[in-house]
This record gives sequence, C-alpha cells and structure tokens, in this order.
Amino acid sequence: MIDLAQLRREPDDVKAALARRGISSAQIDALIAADVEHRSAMQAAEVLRAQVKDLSRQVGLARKAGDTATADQLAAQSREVGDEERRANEVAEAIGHTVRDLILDLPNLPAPEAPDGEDETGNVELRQWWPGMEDGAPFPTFADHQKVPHWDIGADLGILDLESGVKLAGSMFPLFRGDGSRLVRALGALALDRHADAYEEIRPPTFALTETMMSTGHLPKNEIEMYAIERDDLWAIPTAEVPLTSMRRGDILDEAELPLRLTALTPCFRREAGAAGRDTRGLLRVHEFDKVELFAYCTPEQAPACFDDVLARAEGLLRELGLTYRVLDLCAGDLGTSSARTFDLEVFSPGVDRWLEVSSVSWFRDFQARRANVRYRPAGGSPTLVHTVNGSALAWSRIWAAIVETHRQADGSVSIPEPLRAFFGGRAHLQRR
RNA sequence: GGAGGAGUGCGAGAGCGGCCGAAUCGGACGGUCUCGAAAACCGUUGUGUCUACGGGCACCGUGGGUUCAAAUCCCACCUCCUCCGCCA
Repeated sequence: MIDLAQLRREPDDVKAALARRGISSAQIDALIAADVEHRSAMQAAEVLRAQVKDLSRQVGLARKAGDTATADQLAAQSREVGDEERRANEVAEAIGHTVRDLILDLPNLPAPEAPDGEDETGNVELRQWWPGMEDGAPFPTFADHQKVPHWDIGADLGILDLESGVKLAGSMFPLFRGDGSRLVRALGALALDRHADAYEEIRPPTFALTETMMSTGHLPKNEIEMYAIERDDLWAIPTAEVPLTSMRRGDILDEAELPLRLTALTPCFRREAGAAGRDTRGLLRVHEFDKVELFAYCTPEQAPACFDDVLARAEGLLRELGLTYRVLDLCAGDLGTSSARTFDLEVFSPGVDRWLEVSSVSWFRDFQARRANVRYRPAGGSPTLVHTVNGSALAWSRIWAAIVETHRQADGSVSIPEPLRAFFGGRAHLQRR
C-alpha cells in the first residue's frame, strides 16, 4: 500500500512514478478527491461525537445533583445529536471504504533506478554467468546429450513420474521418485544449510488465513491464482513470503533485532489459471513446487545491503550447482505489484533450450510493511515502518530440470554437482537402475 | 470433540455504566547524589488519526447490540490455560 501522506504532500511525484507503470493520473486524482472528502466527513462526524460525549457528561452531573428534569432534557438532546452522529459516521465510513479500495488498487512506486519499460521486453540483462567464465571460457556450447528435455531424462532414469502425479492430483502436479525425490530433498537441505549462518530457519504453516493473504497483498487481487480451502477459510501459500511477511504483523520490532533475516523451505502452490497450455511441459510450470525463500525485515538504511545479500546468495547457489544463468533488472512496467525493484535470476536449461526463471529478488520498501503494519522504533524516535526484502534461493523444480539437463553425460547418466553428493551417500552420478 | 476458567498499556495487575486512555507495582529512559557504580529520591514513559496546532476523535482479544453515556451490561466469534476424550 502506498503512503497516503506522501501522496498528499507530493502528488505530482507520485503520479510521475506511477505513470512509469502505466497508472493514469486520473486514477490517482480520484483517490486524492476521495481522501479529501473522507477527511472532511470524518471531522464532521467527530465534532458530533464530541458533543455527545460532552452532553453525556452533563447528564451524569445533573443526575448526581438530583436535577432529574435537566438530566432528562440533556439526555433527549444527546440522543438527537447521537442519531445525527450515527448518520455522519456511516457516510464517513462509506467514503473510507472507497479510499481504501482505490489505494489498494495502486502498485508500489518503482525505484528511480529501475529501468523504463512497459513489459518484459523492457527488462535489462545485467550479466550472465557460466562455469569457467572467470577463466575465460566462452558461453557453453551444449552437446547433443545435454539437449534432451528433463521429462525424457526423468523417465529414462526413473526419477520423474509425471503420469502418477496426474493420476493423483491432475496435470502439473509432479511426482518425483527414487533419486529424483532425493534430489528435491537435497536441494532444499543444501540451501537451508548455506543460509543458516545469517538467516533463522522457519518452518511455517503451509496454509494461511484470508486475513493473512490480504495483508501481503496476495488477496483479493490474485485470488484466481490461489488454491482455497473454503470450509476453513484457508489458502495454500503461493510462496513462503506470505507467512514470513505476516509473521510479525502488527509488531513494533526492536531496532537491535534488525535486520531480521529469515529463511524457509515450503511447498508453493499456484493455480496458473491464465497459463493453460503455455510452457507447461514437464517441470516448466507446475502447481506445486518446493522453494527456499530468503527474507529480511530491515531499516531503510539496511535495505540495499539486505537486497544485495539475498541476490548474492541466490547466485552463489546457482554457481555451486554449475548452472548457467543470467540476471535481469526488471523494468518499471514489469515489476510485481508490491515491488519497487526486482532482479530476476534465470537459469539456462539446454534440454528445453530456454532461460527459466528460478528466483526473483525484490525490495518492497515499506509497501508491504504498511499493509501488514510492521514497524520498528528508531533510537529516540517514534515507530517507523520497516522495509522488507525477499528472494527465492531457489525454486527447486526448475533447478531440478536444469541440473539433469545441464549435467547429463554422453552415457545418459547425470553427474551430481559436488555440493549435493553428500546427500547421495557420496555418489557422483544418477543412473538408470 | 466435551466441561470449566481467562483475555486490560513493555511486563505484572486493579478497574460501583458517568473527569478511566485507564490506579498500583515492576521494567525502561532522563535527572539528583557519587571519583564511578549500587541504593535512595525526583521526573518521563502506549498507538493511530485529523487539526483552525488550542485541541478533537478512535483503540482495554475481535465483531455486533443495549444506553444520553460502555474497559465496565448483553450476544456471537477468536485465542490461551486446566481437566476429560481422541490422535501422528
């Protein structure tokens, strides 16, 4: 949620920033007008309210003095003002709802450094990395044995059983087996271990209440993307960002606690409603996948360093796994609703011959914190909204695909990246059994 | 799931329906004292919102209701504690 006070203070700056995301100034003017109306309606109601309180006090005094006639008269008067106040209050509340609806409809202001652009074509590629690059190796030329899609490799090695997944839960719910399942587990464990030095590991609930989904902004806007368990008013989380952001909802954090860094491995559920038939083969797009999230509540001053740390950790894992990837600086028009700045990491997967998004590192400034009301108390100051930063490190189903394609050998086996071997009893290869 | 009990400020804890936004104790912060510290004493100490900057209004688990007036009465819900049942 954007800052109404800032909008009142510098409407033109807000308009200019949001124009970069395609928000019309008319939409913002509507909010400003509703806000002005809301405040005057509220004041009108408050004046009446103050009168009722004052009259009531006098009723009490008159009654105590035994002056029943005056007391009754004042009570009648107060009742009248009270009725009036009730009506004024209803008006103010209705306008308040309008203001809320309008403001919730607005995305975050893009950071000035975010590049211009309307959609993903405006994103700027910052860099690429591939194994051996530092030693002067050129961009990898992948051999034919690597140009096999992971669903074929998975079936060949007996480690991915998409048919069984379909039988159990429908399409786009993968089922891993044997070493495939072990690989999923190893990746999650590896990442949690790598982040344990600075991030507290959390194992949150997999479901969240409507209220929680609202506070992170995933509802009501993206309702169609969420799995719901209506009977219990629960939603399956689309990312650990939901529980992590809401964990300290409504709290005033101690400045000494910041930056408060958290990490969590959770399943993530996405209905992918608008994507029927698009890039949906194998593990390219699935309804459920495991992801390790890195998250930080921090002061505005700490935010850039927190952002860099999340990005560095996500990249570090990709390098450890020997994968080729690139870093994209998302343009203003392609930013997620809540984000001010986002870098995406895309891994190159030779079997499907595509770049696959495996991480999205975002800086939300105080946009999320305002809605979730998470604050900290600066030394000697009054409570101030924190900044939030998060990023995936990493989304494992697509990494799984990239690993088996990238590290496939001529004999059909898959070489296990060094850091994962401990999870396979020291074995160096996945092979047909 | 059943039966009881409880939810008030940073913590503990009071609060005949009417100067209660809330006693008291503790904590924290500031000061006096001290070479310094402890002790003692004095003072400060919720959040939000609007403002004609005088103040106003809201918030005592949440949401409704009664009343001239609700932390205080009524209803529903949520959470926690105790006991019983069930269970990985």
